[in-house]
Amino acid sequence: MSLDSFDRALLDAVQRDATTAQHALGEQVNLSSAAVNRRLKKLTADGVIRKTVALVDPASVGYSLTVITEVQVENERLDLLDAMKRTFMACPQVQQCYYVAGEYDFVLIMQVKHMEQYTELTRALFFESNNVKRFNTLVSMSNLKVGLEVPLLA
Amino acid sequence: MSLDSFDRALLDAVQRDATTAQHALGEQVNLSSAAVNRRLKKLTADGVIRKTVALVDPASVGYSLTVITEVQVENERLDLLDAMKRTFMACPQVQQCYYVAGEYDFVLIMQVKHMEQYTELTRALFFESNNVKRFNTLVSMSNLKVGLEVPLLA
DNA sequence: CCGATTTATGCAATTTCATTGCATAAATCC
DNA sequence: GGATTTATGCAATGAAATTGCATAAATCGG
Repeated sequence: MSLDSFDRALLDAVQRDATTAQHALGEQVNLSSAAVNRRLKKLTADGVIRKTVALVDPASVGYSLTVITEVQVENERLDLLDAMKRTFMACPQVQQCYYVAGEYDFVLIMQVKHMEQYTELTRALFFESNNVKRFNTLVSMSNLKVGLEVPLLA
Repeated sequence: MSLDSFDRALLDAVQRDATTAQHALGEQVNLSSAAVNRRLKKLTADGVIRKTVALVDPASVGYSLTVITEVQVENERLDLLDAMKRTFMACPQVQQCYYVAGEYDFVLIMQVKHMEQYTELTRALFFESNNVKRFNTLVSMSNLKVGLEVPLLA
């Protein structure tokens, strides 16, 4: 599963725009459309391309608030942590969830309709958990950069 | 630019998997492939679909460390803030950047190859800025959930 | 370093998919 | 409630993805 410069160039192209036709990608990287097709297929089969998705503008569908929440747990017992992970991951408003080292244990990136919905969710996710010592809420005033692109040229 | 339940169902489908053929989407939501095509085109033109991208697995391309950094600024002068925003946004390893209210001013989600690269970047992004009062680093031990999906059914 | 094997490539044919004209149905607007 | 706008399905068209095949490049073993 080693990637050459063709693969990297293709990955960089499709992670920016996956709608580009394969023959056009081929021109960019100097490959035939058949080669592009086979490489992309292999990259997908190998899991280098996790998935191809449409990015929906949250505000356009009523989700105009982004909140980042740091969560500190009470007890680090594995089964308790696992239960929390599952709860967080099952919540659709939790867009991203990181288990981190340091003072806090989890960082959540949440998409909510409005502050009221966030307040509700804190109840369900944090207060009703019996293992949250405290949490800290960072309200985003501006989502300056939002994406999942990985540096491939640098 | 109002969205009906067809639109929402389509958005939900393509934000999970944008490779699904339009006739297949049509079956899921009970529309012809032509209708699906026209709706998706309109959703894209209207900016509801921001873009369609391939999600690249960071670890597969050597980016195995995710770090979340909270940054507190020294001075909130607009021109200084703007300069910082530009610096952050221009850095490819800064995958996401949020301008937040509260104790800290920025939250960055960074993808780096290893801790050493992060250390380098802190120098360039924070120490060499003359407007960072302090920053706090949260190292991700596990990226439990990573995505940009917006709740559309809930 | 060279021949043998594996792997990747381009071309062209095929197939699948996206796209559009058109007539009809649904929804919206006086 | 009729007129206009808008969305739909069907079917034809066009474009794109996919695959067989022969060739070229790369890799491997001695």
